[in-house]
Amino acid sequence: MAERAPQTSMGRSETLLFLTDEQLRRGIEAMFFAYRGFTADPDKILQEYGYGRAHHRAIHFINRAPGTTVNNLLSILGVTKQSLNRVLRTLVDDGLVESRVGTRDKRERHLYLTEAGADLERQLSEAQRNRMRAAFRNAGPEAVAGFRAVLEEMMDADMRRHYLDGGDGSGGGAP
Amino acid sequence: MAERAPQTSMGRSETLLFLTDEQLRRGIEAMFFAYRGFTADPDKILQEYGYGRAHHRAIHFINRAPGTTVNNLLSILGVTKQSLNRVLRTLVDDGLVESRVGTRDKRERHLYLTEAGADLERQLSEAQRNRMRAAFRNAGPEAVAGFRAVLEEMMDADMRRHYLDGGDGSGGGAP
DNA sequence: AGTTTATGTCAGCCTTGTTGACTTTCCAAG
DNA sequence: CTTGGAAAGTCAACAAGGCTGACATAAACT
Repeated sequence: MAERAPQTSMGRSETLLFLTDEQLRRGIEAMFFAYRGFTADPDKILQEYGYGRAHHRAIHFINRAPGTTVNNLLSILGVTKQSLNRVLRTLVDDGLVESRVGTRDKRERHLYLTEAGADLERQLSEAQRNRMRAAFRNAGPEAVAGFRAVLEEMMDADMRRHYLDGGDGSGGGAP
Repeated sequence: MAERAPQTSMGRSETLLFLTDEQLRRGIEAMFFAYRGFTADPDKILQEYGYGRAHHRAIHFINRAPGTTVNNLLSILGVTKQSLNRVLRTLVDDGLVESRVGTRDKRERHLYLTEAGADLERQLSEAQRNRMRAAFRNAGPEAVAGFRAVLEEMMDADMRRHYLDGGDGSGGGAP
């Protein structure tokens, strides 16, 4: 393959097979187009409720770690408290999220999905899972491992932390 | 909660190794966190120029296919012409993009980066390539293939078209 | 008692998306 | 040649969701 030496923006020390600028550009565009597909289905559902992606993100991470605090959510989402608060307020007002004052530390608010909130969460995540399941299945298990490996490398280091300690719902040792 | 068997939202016909809801959730969060990392470096550069991601996207695809028309760009970016036009106007006013009236069809405007525009493009894509190169290298060539395979499956079908016919700069067969 | 921390809130600004209405240019079919 | 419609541009208005800054309150820490 590749008559004419493939261009890389580094020296010729790179493994020539996959680090050409052209390959990297393909990766960049893959991220762009795939992320659009990734958010398309939930976006449609959210629109019916008058919500946006910001609401989805909050709902997702509250569901993942019930009882999480506002501050913790803030550090995961990487937005200002004013931004998050606006979203959170509408979710609480609409009865999708419950905000309980902490028992150990009464300054903290612990966030939980209500039944209605959990319903919406299921609807959203199911749509998103359906697309991802199809993509995973069509690409195969080895591709999935590679997908995850590359994405993990692409994260900022401090976000990798949030990503890695998922799994159990111990979102801050709620009492 | 739920120390029962691993849940999948489909039947038990799935290959249990990688299509559990938990695995899918990890994939979803990987996309979220990785996309943030993916855009973080260009965002910093853009801020210095008073531009946003919309400008980056326009610059990227004009660079990829010099001479592309506004309409073509519209279908790639998936926004309204009013939205794109606002961005394009600032780029033209600032001398980063040149808009040439079409010769064959004078209604069309063909878009090109100026020297200054190409400079900014290089700066932006270099930052983004650096991160992707590091991720690709750390993950290894097989992971890269998997990454691309999954992302391609995740795109909407009509976007896959735009993704696949990249490479040559024949953005509409300009004369 | 004084400071720090966690949260909430008000006000205002920016980018980037949206819809709707209208104009100009100009190709192409009748 | 006339006219229908496509491509592009423009103006106006609006919304989501980022941001900053300032300020309030309660609770915890020192």
